[in-house]
Formats: sequence, C-alpha cells, structure tokens
Amino acid sequence: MSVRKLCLTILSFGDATGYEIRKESTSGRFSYFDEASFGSIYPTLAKLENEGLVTVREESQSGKPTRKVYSITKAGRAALVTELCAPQQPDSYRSPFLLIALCAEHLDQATLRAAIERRRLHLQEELSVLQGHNEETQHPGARWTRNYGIACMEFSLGYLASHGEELIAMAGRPAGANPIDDGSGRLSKTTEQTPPVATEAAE
Amino acid sequence: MSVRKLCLTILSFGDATGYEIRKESTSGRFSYFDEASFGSIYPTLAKLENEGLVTVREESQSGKPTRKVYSITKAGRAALVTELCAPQQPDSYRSPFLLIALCAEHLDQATLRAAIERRRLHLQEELSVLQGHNEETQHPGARWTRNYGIACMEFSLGYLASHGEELIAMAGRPAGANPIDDGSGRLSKTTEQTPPVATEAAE
DNA sequence: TTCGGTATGTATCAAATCAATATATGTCAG
DNA sequence: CTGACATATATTGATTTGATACATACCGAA
Repeated sequence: MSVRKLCLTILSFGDATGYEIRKESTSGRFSYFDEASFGSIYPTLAKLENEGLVTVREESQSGKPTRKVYSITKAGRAALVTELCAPQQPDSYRSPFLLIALCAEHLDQATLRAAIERRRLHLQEELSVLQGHNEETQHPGARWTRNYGIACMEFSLGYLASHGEELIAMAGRPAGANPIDDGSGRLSKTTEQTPPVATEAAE
Repeated sequence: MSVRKLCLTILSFGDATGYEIRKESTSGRFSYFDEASFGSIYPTLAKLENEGLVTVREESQSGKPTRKVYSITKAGRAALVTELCAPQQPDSYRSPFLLIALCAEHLDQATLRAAIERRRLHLQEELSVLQGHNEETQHPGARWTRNYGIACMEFSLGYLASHGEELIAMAGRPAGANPIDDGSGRLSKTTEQTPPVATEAAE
C-alpha cells in the first residue's frame, strides 16, 4: 500500500511522469521513504487516476512519445494526509555492508577495505545529493529531513573513519569456540600480516 | 539472490530451523542485513541442500511436528565467503517516519508527536536487543557491527531528542503558495501564534 | 475445564512486485 | 555516423510477499 503514499507524496511536491517518480524514489530527493519499480508505479498511477486522486495530461512533443504528466488533486492531497496520519510502519535499514562486517573474520583485509571504501563512497554521494538540494528546501519538512539525513551520514562517515581500521584488523581471525579471544587482548600489531589469511573454511 | 547469503550467514553462526532463520532476520540479531519470508526461505533452504551447501536433520519430538534443523557444510562456508567477496549492493534505508516528517506542514502536532514517539520507541527497542546480546559477541565482526549499530541508534535518539520539537513546530505551516488541505482541515488557520511563515519564494 | 491467545513449526498460494526487456526517440562524444 | 546514454511508456516472466492452513503446546482467564 505504500507505493500509493510514495506517488502521492512526490506528486504533492510537483507534477511528474511515471519515469520521474521512479527516478526520484530510487536515487533522488525522495530516496529515503520507499522504493518502487515501473511494474508497481504504473499500475498504481492508473489506480490513483481511477479514484480521482490524480489527473493526467498528455504532452506530446515533437517526435518523443507522449509524456503522461500526472498531477495530484485536492482529493489526492486529502487522501495523502489521511494515510500519513495512520501509525507508520517501523523504519528499516538493510545493509549488505554490515553483513560483510559481521563476517569479517572469514574475509581478507583487501575485501574488507574495499567494502568500507564502497560504503564510504556511497555515503558521500548521497551526502552530496542532499547538500545540493538546499535551494528547493523552502518546505520546512524537507529542510528537516535533509538536515537529519546530513547529520546521520556525517556521523556514519566519521564512524567509518575512526573505526574502519579496527574492522580491517579483524580479517582472517576466526574467534572459534575457544575461550573468548578477548583474552588475547592486543590483537593488533603483532599478527598484522602474518597469517596466510586465505579464508580457510574453518568449521 | 541475497536470501542465500542471509541463510548461509545465519547458519554459519549455528544450526537453525527455517522458522528461526525467519525470526532472526526480521527481529533478532540478524535484522540489519536482509529480510525474508517463509515463501522465500524454505525454497532457498531446499536449493541450498540440493547444492550440498547445507544439510538437514529431522528432529521429531514427542508430538510436535518434526523440526528440520539445517547445518552449514564446509562447501557452504566457502560459498558464503565467495559471495561476500563480490562487490556489495548499496545499503538502503527506508523510512516511513521521514515520509511523515517530510510532509510535516500538512499534518498536525499530535500526529507528528506520535510519529516521533513511535520512532523513538522502536529505536530504543532495537538498542535494547543489541545491548542484550553482549554475551555472544565473541565474534569480532559481530562485536564491531553491534558497536556500530549502538552508536548509530544513540545518535539518532539524540537527534530526535534535540530536534524533535522543531519538527513538531512545523505542523500546519505550508510553505509554498499552495493552500493545501482542501479546506477539510483548517490547520493553517488555527495554528497558534504563527506569524506568516517567513519562508516563501516558492518555485 | 475449556476457551482464547500466544508461540513454535512446516508449508503453500494468490496477489503484488521486481528485474529485465521491448519500443521509440533525442543527444552528445569520439 | 555510430554507439552509448538519457528520456519515456509499458509489459512479461520470475520472484517475493502476506496471508493462511495445518498441527501441537503452554498459559491465563472465564
């Protein structure tokens, strides 16, 4: 049911085509709320039109296939408000990066380093997007979410910067069922590049 | 393809039934990596068994339907490492809460307050889960991800505590020229001491 | 004690959704 | 002038979800 909210929300910030809605929900201003593909967006827009919550106008330019530009109606705005007032679903964070981190002991340093770097780049890219959208932040809610996003990402970047090496140092060090390797204490320098890591499937 | 990684990862931390895998992925120790329902877990486990990456043993207790307990094999561990070494997909954060925040101007204070409170409770609950799992954090990777999670959640809680009121104060203050709310909610009228919301200059 | 609620468990199915692709056109670089 | 890329609508096959059925056990309340 949330593709509805997504479409209505994006349209409440301005007219858009299905293509634009998809783009903004995956990698644009609206990429923190929900994601959807064409297969769900187009049917949803059709349904919304059918319910009178949005209208369409066809803009046929020279040559180009006719753009179908959707606009939200007053009834659409009211419906959006109603849906937003219902108790929200919990936020979800799904992290392929943390999965790698979780398994650090079974991987090698290069893999961990690459994973951190990829995560860092992704965060910085998203940060740039957010920081770039400061012109159109006249909407108070948009400004608040933008600041929240920036704060969270800067925090994450800082954490990666200050704790990344710790993670990398865990490469190839299975903890095993042995008495907590905490006992070994300084697991840092001495064994740095010693063990043939090699990700042996330890069992 | 990530349900595979999820199952293999959970099994690499110990034997489990399909039911347990599902539970841990939605609300347990492993709830930050990927989510899956029975409809994808059971077929995946069957396929993994077929490939020799996991084994099953049936434990038939008195009365209860036979538990099918899955174990990861050496080949399974190797396959997991291989898959983890491939470039990871970007992390994703989907936030029904931020969607509400984005639309703050169209909602009322009670709704915003409730949304923040719900978010706060959810964060605290997840935080408790993480903090409760400090015994079994002998795995270095698990310890790192746990600390990372705790740090992020504490940061978020702090941000909500210090900026939540700002958000609530945005209730019923449309910024742009659009008089929304189709009259059904005369929020903007009744808004208390609101001076004409300085932020204008709509597109 | 028996009813209902919750928890453990496996398993399936219709409906929703995704990833990929087909179609069509414009643009811009090499 | 060719190939890659962006815009744009739309569909299709495969996957995934959400709900449910089935079966048992435990626990508190009527």
